[in-house]
Amino acid sequence: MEIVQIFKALADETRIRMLNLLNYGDLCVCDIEEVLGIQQSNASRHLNKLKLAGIIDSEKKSQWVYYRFNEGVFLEFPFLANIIKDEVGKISVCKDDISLLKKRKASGSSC
Amino acid sequence: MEIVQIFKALADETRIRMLNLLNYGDLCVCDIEEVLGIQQSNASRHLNKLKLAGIIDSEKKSQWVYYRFNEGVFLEFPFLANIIKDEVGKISVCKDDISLLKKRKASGSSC
DNA sequence: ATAGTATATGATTATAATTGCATATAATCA
DNA sequence: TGATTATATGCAATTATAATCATATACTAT
Repeated sequence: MEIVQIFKALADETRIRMLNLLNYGDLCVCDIEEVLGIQQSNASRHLNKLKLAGIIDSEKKSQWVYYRFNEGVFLEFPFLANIIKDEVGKISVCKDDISLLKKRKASGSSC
Repeated sequence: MEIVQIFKALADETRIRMLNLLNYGDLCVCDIEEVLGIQQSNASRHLNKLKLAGIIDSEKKSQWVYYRFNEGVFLEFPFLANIIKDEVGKISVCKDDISLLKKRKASGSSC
């Protein structure tokens, strides 16, 4: 059941926060790891889990790997767009994460 | 994060099949366990997990316990109604489960 | 070539979820 | 009361998931 893999991917606070950040735009691993305050290897593994579930995609550009939503999965499972674009942003940690990300982007310390 | 508890509850094939069955109507544990072909203790525990996540509710009527959706959670998280009422029914095992349940209900062997 | 940065992955440990079996509780019925 | 049925739960074994630390790979820049 493909849908179960999607729910497994969503069933983790760190990964929900990652999806929330990606609403802001494509991000590389180091931006995500810094904003969430987690270890690099952890960030990489969580992102991989989201990718295996088909929710996100990645593209390598020089030394960075940029992650973004896989728009195809939103066509197949429209409820996902609803969750990620609408629900997740209501969570208070997620709002804080976006503020942090904006600060980081503004300060030029982002990739 | 309440929403993570909901996704954890959804992140299991047996529980998805249970939610699918409940679209048919309120059900007691033994109907569910028979249709899904799982052990009684397993059925009870999975149902409890769905209940703890706030997705379903239960009511005891004489020796049976009937499970049903908690409509309140659909108001709080509308995407859940979408998943349970629309998505889950498309899965082939779930279709088969409904057929089995109908047969069982028709044959009078149900509670 | 060398050093530095970004990312991924192997190995290990820690933690959590699931299952099976036995038993407990509660209601019913003879 | 005693037997039966429906459900829940304690405990042990198993399996799955997550975290940590060290290291490997790939790219950049000097």
